[in-house]
Amino acid sequence: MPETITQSIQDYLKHIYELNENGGAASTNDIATRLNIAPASVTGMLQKLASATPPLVVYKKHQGVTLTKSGEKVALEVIRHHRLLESFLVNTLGYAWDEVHNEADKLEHVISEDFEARMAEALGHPTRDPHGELIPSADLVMPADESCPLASLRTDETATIRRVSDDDPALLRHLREIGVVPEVKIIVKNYSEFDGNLTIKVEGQKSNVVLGTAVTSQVFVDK
Amino acid sequence: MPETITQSIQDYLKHIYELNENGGAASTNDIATRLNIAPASVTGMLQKLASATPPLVVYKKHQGVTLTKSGEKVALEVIRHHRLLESFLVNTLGYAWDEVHNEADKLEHVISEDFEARMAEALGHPTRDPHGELIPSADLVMPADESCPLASLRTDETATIRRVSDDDPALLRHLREIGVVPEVKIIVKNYSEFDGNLTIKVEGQKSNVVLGTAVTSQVFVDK
DNA sequence: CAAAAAATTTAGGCTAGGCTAAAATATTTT
DNA sequence: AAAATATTTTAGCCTAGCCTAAATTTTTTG
Repeated sequence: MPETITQSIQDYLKHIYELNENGGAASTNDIATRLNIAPASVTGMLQKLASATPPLVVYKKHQGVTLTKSGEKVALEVIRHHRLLESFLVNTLGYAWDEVHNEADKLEHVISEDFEARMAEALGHPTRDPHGELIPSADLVMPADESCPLASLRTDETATIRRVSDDDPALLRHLREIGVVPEVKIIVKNYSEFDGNLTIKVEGQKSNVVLGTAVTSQVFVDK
Repeated sequence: MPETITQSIQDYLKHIYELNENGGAASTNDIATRLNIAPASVTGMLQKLASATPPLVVYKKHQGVTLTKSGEKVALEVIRHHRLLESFLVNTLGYAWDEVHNEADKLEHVISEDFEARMAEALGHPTRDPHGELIPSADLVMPADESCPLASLRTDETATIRRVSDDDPALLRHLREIGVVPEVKIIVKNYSEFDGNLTIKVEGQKSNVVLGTAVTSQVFVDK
């Protein structure tokens, strides 16, 4: 490991992990956008992370980065902290699901392993956080995720909501209101090929709702 | 306020507050010892805190520092966080009273005001933490403390344990074992004027215990 | 496929908050 | 009250992690 894994390094690795999950290598620009810092600053850090011992990322100029095994361990630890914290805040302190993200983003870097273990125990070792996102296991393995974007469904398909992106509180409040929360069943009533809008019927809700791709790309379902 | 109140500044102010509680002005050396940094580094920070707008400390060369009203507010906020967190960790996650200090030292700087309020609510707005230390109120007033060091008692005096210093886990475990915990009554059986040892009978304990000043100076009682 | 646009990297700088060594000031002891 | 000791400050330095501006790819597009 590099001498010390700073809070800043933890944040880089966490976001690189999440970017790697989607496309392949994480680009300098995408990392900069997520961390809200200048791309030039990111380049500097990537070089540092790549030449740490052991290296935390694999970096080739102009081609983005991927995590090494060591880097991934750090990322998964932070993500486990984040998601356990979100669950803990909802369960224990009555936070709403749109209020936990920022708090967890700060706490994830400072809690001890003991704190992590006590939360997991108190929560009954959950495998998903309040948004349905998978929680890496204590030995830092990320469970397989079968879900696909709601946006990929078409007319007459049915599915079960599995998870929603946790970083937009306003979107979370809206989804809560229309009943789009994990484990709820839906059926697609209509797909519009012009704007990608989906009209869906949500289990337990009286009326259908029409959702644009800005929403349906953030909601993940199992068919 | 200075542009930003960093974690480091919060720590300085917290420790200066505690040093001010004992003697008058906090000395450069004492601050350095508590923060585990070089005295020269402390001087630099004190100058910075003194020339902030508004100033957070009153600083005169070679004469130590005291907090300004602004500095005190920051210190009390941090101390409130710390002590609420200690209570929360004990109550909610089953920590022992000797295990909470380090965790609280890290968390105190990152929790939100919302988190603070939710903890206070969940705990029923406590006025003391698990070590009996007073918790500043939500509007940042420190309750008056009437207690005096156990070390100041003499033969035949009786008293009630009010609080114990929270920063030495080994001492805390020992005190727990011999029943020296807040709200317990004691009676001094003997005072040795040579070494300052006190022989005390602790309510609910079969045998007397002899405590040196290293212990009795860390335990505070109401007569 | 060349030119324009976008992405990335290099170069040089800045701030926060540490450090050590040496100088200055206080305090204590004789 | 002078010498010795302890404390505090100054001076100069260092690292982490950010910044902007300019140079260099890489990618897209006419």
